[in-house]
Parts: sequence; C-alpha cells; structure tokens
Amino acid sequence: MVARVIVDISNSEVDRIFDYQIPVNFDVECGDRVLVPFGNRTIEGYCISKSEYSEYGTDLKCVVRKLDENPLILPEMIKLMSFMKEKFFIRYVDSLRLFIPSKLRGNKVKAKIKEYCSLSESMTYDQMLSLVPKRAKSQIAVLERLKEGGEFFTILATEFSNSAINALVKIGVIDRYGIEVKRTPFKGLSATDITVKLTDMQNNAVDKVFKSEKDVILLHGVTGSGKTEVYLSCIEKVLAEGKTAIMLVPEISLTPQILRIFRGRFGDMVAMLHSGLSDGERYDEWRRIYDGDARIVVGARSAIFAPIRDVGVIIIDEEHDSSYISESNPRYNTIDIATYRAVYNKCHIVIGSATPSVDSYQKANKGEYEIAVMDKRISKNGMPEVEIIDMAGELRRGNFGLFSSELKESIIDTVEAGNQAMIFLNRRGFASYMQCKSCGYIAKCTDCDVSLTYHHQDNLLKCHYCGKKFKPLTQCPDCGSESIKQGKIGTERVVRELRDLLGNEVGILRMDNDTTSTKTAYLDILGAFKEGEAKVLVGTQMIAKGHDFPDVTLVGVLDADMSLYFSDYRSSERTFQLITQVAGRCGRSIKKGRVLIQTYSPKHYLFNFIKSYDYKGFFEKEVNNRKVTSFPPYTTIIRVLVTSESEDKCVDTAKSIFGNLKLIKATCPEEFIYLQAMKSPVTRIQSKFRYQIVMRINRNNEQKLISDIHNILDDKKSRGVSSFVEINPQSMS
DNA sequence: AGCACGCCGACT
DNA sequence: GTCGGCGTGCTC
Repeated sequence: MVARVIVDISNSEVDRIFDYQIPVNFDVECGDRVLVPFGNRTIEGYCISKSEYSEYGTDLKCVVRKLDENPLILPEMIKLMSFMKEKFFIRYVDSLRLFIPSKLRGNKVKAKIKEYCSLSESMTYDQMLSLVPKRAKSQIAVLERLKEGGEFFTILATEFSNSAINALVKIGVIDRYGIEVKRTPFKGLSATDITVKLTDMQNNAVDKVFKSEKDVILLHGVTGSGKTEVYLSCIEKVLAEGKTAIMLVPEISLTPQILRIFRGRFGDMVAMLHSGLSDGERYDEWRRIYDGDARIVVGARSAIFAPIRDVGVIIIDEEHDSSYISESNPRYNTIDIATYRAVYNKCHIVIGSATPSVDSYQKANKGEYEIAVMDKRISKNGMPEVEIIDMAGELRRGNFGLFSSELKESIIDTVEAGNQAMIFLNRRGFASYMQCKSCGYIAKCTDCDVSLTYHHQDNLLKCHYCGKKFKPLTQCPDCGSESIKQGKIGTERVVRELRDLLGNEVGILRMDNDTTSTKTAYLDILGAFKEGEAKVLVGTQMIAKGHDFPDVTLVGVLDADMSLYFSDYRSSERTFQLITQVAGRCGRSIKKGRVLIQTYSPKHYLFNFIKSYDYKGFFEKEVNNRKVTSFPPYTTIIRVLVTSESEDKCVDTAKSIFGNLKLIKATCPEEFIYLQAMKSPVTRIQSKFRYQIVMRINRNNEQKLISDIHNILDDKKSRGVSSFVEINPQSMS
C-alpha cells in the first residue's frame, strides 16, 4: 500500500502530496502523523489518503514510523483541508497545523505530572499504625487524612509538614507517585447557573433554528435581549440528541465570562480553545475534545478547528466582529469554515448579533440565511435613551475640555448615586502624536511610516505598528524649538481628566491594549469593575462587547466621529456597530440607562439611526450606498500587497504583477470596476516598503480571478520580496 | 524549509 | 591553488 503524505514544511514548493510505501510490519491510517525520509533528512508528515499504487512510480521511499497511536486528523478535517485550499488558497500544511496543537508537532508533548500520595496497598491500616512511632502525632494525622482517599502532595504539604509526609514515605506506609493531570484553563473560575425560563421571543428563536431548512440562522437580537439563553437552549437540545456543539466568541477577553455560564450549565463537559492558552493548556483541552471527554467547545476564532465529532450546532456570537476574519496567514473566514463543517455534520449554524454585518443581513434578506428576530430587551426598562451632544456647540460656549458639560454632570451624578459609568474612546495612549509648534515636525517611527503615540504612564513614544519605543520630544530635532504640541487625546488622558473631575477617592479603571498585556489582566479589570471597586471604566473597543454589568447606568462615547471619516467603505458600518454595542452596555438590569454621544458632526445621518436603534433603516441606507458606489457586497475588493526592505525590488515586483493584471483586465474589461497600483497608505512598516495593487471586480467569477492572481504571485516571487492577496480587507494600511 | 551542487572572488 | 560567498534546483 501507498501512503499519500503532506510533509510538515510550510513552503509552496513542497505543498503537494508525496507518496510513500507503507512497510509490511505496520499499517498507516488516513490522518496519521508519520515520520518520512525527505531528501537527505527525516521529517514529520501527515497521511491524508491511501492508495494501491502510486502515479509517481514504484521507486518509493518507506514510511519510517507512525508517531501516534491513533490518527490525529479526523476524516472531516482532511476534507476541510481541501476546501480551505480551494476557497482560501491555504497550503495543506498550514491547514493541518491549525487542526492540531503546536505542541504535538516535533513530539514536544509533556503531560503535566503531579505527585500524588495514597496509603500503601500492601498492608492494613493497623499494620501501618504499628510502624509509626506513637508520639509522631502529625504522621498519624496524615494517615487519618489519607484514609479518606489519596491526595496531591502539594495540597497535603500545605495541611501537614513536609517531614511528616516524607517520613511516612520512607517507612513505606504511604506511596508517592506521579500521575498525569490535565491543565484546565480558569480552573478556579466560579460557575454561575442562570437557568431561567425562556420568553416567548426566545422560544420562537430556538424553534426557528431547528425548523429551518437553511444552514445558517441569523439571530438578530438587540443588546440585552437574551441571546446567550437562546444559545444555551440550542446546545442543550443537541446534547440531548447525543451530539456536540461549538460556541465562538469574538475575543479572548469574553471567554471567561461565557465559560462561567457554560460551566454552570454543563459542568466539565465544556472545553476552551483559544490562542491565549499556554501550549500545555491548549494540548490538554484539545485532548479532552479529541478523546470525547468534552462535548462543548467554547473559544475564539481558532476553536472552529476543534477535533470534535458529531457536531449538532455551531454558534457564532457577535457575528459582525472583524476578528472572525483572519487577516494574517493563514487567511480565512470563520463563517465559511463553520458553514463547511455544518454541512458535513448536517447541522445548523447560528450567527448572532445586535448589529449584523451588512454582508450577513444582505444574505438573510436574499433568503440565503434564515433570520430570527428578538427586538425587545429582557428587562422592562427597554433600550437606554441615547443623546447626541454637539461638541462644536460646546466649543462656541467656551468649553475646550474633553467632556461636554452634560457628560461631566452625568458622570458626577452617576457616581454620587452609587452607579457605574463606562467611557468609550477608541484610541489608546495619552496623545496620538507629538508635533513641533513652530516648524510642524512630527515624531515618526524609524522603521514605519507612522507618527508615534505618546504614553504618559511610561513616558515614552510608542509605535502602534511595530511596538518600537522612543524618548518623548522635549525639543524639536529640526528647529530646536521647545514648544511641543500634543495630538489627539487617548484613553490614558481620559483617565487623568476623570481624576481631576472626580478626585482621588473614586476608583477609575482603564482597559485597552496597554493594560491587558498579561494573561489575567482582563479578568482582573473586569472583575474589579463588576465588584464595584471602581465606579468608572475607560476603554477602547475592548469594553464594547458582550460584557454585562448590572450597575452601569451611564455610557459616554467620546469622539464618536473619529472612525466615520476614514477612507474605508466600511467606516459607517463599523461606527454604527461600535456605538450601538457600547450603548448596549448600560441599563441592562432594573436600573434605567443613559447614553451620551459626543461628536463634531451631530447632523450625520448615522446618529439618527443609532438614537432610534433603527438597524433596518441604517442597513437600507448603507446597502444602497454600497450599490450606487459599487462596493461590497455588490463587488469584491482585491488587494495585492508587495513588501520588501528594498524599495527597488518592491516596485519591480509590483509593476510586473500589475502588468499581468492589466493583461487579464484586457480580456474581460467589463469585470473590472477599478484597477490601480500605488504606494500603500502606510508606505513602510518594520523597515519594509509597501506597494499595493487594488482592484474592484464584479461578484460573479471572482474565484477564478483570485486563483489566477495567486498563480501570478507564485510566478513572480523572488528573494527578499513577499507578496500576498487580501479579499475585502478590513484595513488598508 | 533545508540541503547539495555549482560557479566566481580574495586569502593562508 | 582553495575556502566560502549565495543563486538554483530538488525533495515521493
């Protein structure tokens, strides 16, 4: 027999099937991880199929050995691998690497061993007592304790002295040995069981999910309408049928809270998978799923690749979130992967959001997706009232501060009433740039073509693209002037202004990329806020999603128009989603909430839709805009990005690719709405120059064109230059 | 990816 | 003469 093998080398040159002879002394199964000779070395590979003979010939090398007892790659995942190659042009190996924990590759797996103590089985309890000196009180106490059952050494050692335990081990009365323990993420996390009776609205949604003939059900439910209960109910239903479930949330920071709820309902049947786990934790959780011990997987994007069998439902919460689209290699779209798995498992996908993406809502409108609507909050209060504050008016009245007088008063009132407030500003740091007032010089990164952000806490200028740090400007390096201006305000500055406003006694927390660098930071900040240790939480978009704080009665949005005028076709959509999501953080329980939005363009149509919670109105307007301007979902944007440390090489390669694309365009000019080559908006990142070719094409034969583009890039690749394709990119920097 | 093979420059 | 630079090609 011949094993058809993908070798574990991520390079397009070797991303194809190699045939190997299966020796007579052992067999190889599909999905097995194997060791194979390759050139003059021996490497790992994966058997993806078997065959009687090889088209390559008879001169085959032999598989050296199998690396695991059982096949690691499920048949479903081998099929998914081919799908990912076709749909996203992802290399076979890169897919396979997504399917298994990195620790397995190269046999780096080490089970976690903990020392365990128990009474010796070779004698009776009385015999033991006779061996222990009568006055050795603590030794006897240890025996008493172990009579009830074995215990981990570390735990035993906190209750009794080390020497007593060791003495008992020495005389052979108790055994001490290593046993394997699973590394469970957030082990100590308290479980909350919130079993509640579903409302009619929720029941209808659940019914719709299971009755639909369509694969995908879009659950459009306003913030606070109880989508989580619908998810739990769907999962309960499929578990009862002996099936399993996958539940995805957009951000790692949301996993603890959802895990808490899931553990409360389903116990340790729940496993968690995301990139924030340690290698050991990830391996153990993966193993629990693979072995069938865990039947529900909760996680971020990558959890869609969990090795789970008999999937009964796949749930994607906050469906509109951009984190579901992988923007770095390997690039894929989670909803497409989920759809593939759902079709394979003959189950449904539920995608939920208060603010669905234009793309998904359009599909629902066209009948491609089923739609279930929940338009009322669970709490009787209804949606919080939204007020738009004209900051230009504030300026005219002589208020040059960060907060409008309305917001200032509201914050003080909220804190005095014992409630909590959230202040949202989607910009971190203290000041977005530093500029010389006399000559206009702006501090820029040496490796990237971007201005540096000033961070007050560590008194440094930081590059938000590459992370490089610089000394802050005290004097202009060009003209020597000492008057330096600080650019737009960030979250750090907001905290300082709040301090001035509220004094030192009121707790203020900040949550953004800078304060959440450690593993438990999210939990610490969110926990402290939930406990009421702080009255105000300041944050970037991190605070917008999913969190449920019953005491929050005020949400303030600063600089709401900042993302509105980005030259990106999705900026209105993103602004609408972001502001609606933050607004939804308040007034979720019995207390009434209030939302204050500060902007310099209060007349913008978007704010009317936000104010009246009119998603449909927003959608109609937005989709019409996209139609008349020929933007997605009516067209597809393709961007080819070429980067190199050498600007000449970069330009040469980009020009050459552009030449080929113009030839393609000549054969079908009607398909192209736009085709241009240019410098990338950020011309250099991490010392690499960036040139791009952007095109907008009709949305019918796009897959063929994208495939051609990939072939062109393969053809034009040269040393020191890298190039890749992006479809409808989230950002164009 | 790695490793071998191969063809030109400056060195004990 | 030859050690070593990295361009090119191949891996069942």
